[in-house]
Amino acid sequence: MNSRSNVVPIVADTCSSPVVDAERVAAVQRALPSEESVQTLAHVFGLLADPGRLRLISALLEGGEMCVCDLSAATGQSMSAASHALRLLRADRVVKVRRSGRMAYYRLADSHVRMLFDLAITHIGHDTGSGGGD
Amino acid sequence: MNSRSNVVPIVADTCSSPVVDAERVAAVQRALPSEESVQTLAHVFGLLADPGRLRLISALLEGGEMCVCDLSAATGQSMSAASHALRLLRADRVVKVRRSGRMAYYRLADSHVRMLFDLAITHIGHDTGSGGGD
DNA sequence: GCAACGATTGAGCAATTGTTCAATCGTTTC
DNA sequence: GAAACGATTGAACAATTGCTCAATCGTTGC
Repeated sequence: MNSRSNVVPIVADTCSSPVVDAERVAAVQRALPSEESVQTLAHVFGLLADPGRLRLISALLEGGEMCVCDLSAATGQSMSAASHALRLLRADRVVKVRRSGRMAYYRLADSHVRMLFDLAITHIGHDTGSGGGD
Repeated sequence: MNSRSNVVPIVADTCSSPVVDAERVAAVQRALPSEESVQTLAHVFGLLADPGRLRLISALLEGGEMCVCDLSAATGQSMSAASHALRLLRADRVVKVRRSGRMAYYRLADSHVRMLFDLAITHIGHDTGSGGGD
């Protein structure tokens, strides 16, 4: 079982033997989310992967509903940057907008973001713990 | 950075009136997480913002403990790509590694990632236009 | 010791992302 | 109607990111 000239697997740089535990690999592959789900998940997490957007979300968690001008002031970014960021968040239904005259009032769309936010804080909160798990 | 102007206010493009609701802006600013926390949070979410790493995590959620070779096969990426990705996840304690001979067995470090994963799936699960507000 | 193997790493490149600048839109006020 | 204002948008640039390729490390088997 050491001849590498036999079969070329999916990727070019795998080890010579395709897998160590073929059954588990197959089982895991079946259990993986669909490609579309993975893409969407990555996209959602990517929205939260920016300090500016994170501050906007945190501000809305605290402030409830705020206009772009106040949000930009509270989060320390230009109105243009805030508007760009809010546009991305709005496209994925993380925030909702209510227009009144020439103002635009933003607020969080659902509570999932709050839980994600809190859960992630819990994760990084374990940072000071000793890592000697096993 | 840009050295085009010498006097730089907090932001360059704010609206003429600094804020609409100064009290709320100040309150929100006080409630914002620290700069360090925001940076760390963004970094953690950034780890989950990549399909390849998401598949690795999903595989470990299902497979429990797997070697790099099997992980690369199960997630459809090269061993090099998987190793690079696992390195990032390891640096932030998302996964742990156990070495045995020339093999490296990876597993999830804690359960926060599982909850983040599940919560995000719940979020995108609401994607199919439930009757949103206004 | 030498070769094979699983795994890691660094350099380089392609693709993506975030910010700024400037122009523009819709609304309000005069 | 024109100007001011809050907000949005697009283009361009800088910075970051993820992957591939190639070299290398540590371990195992001969």
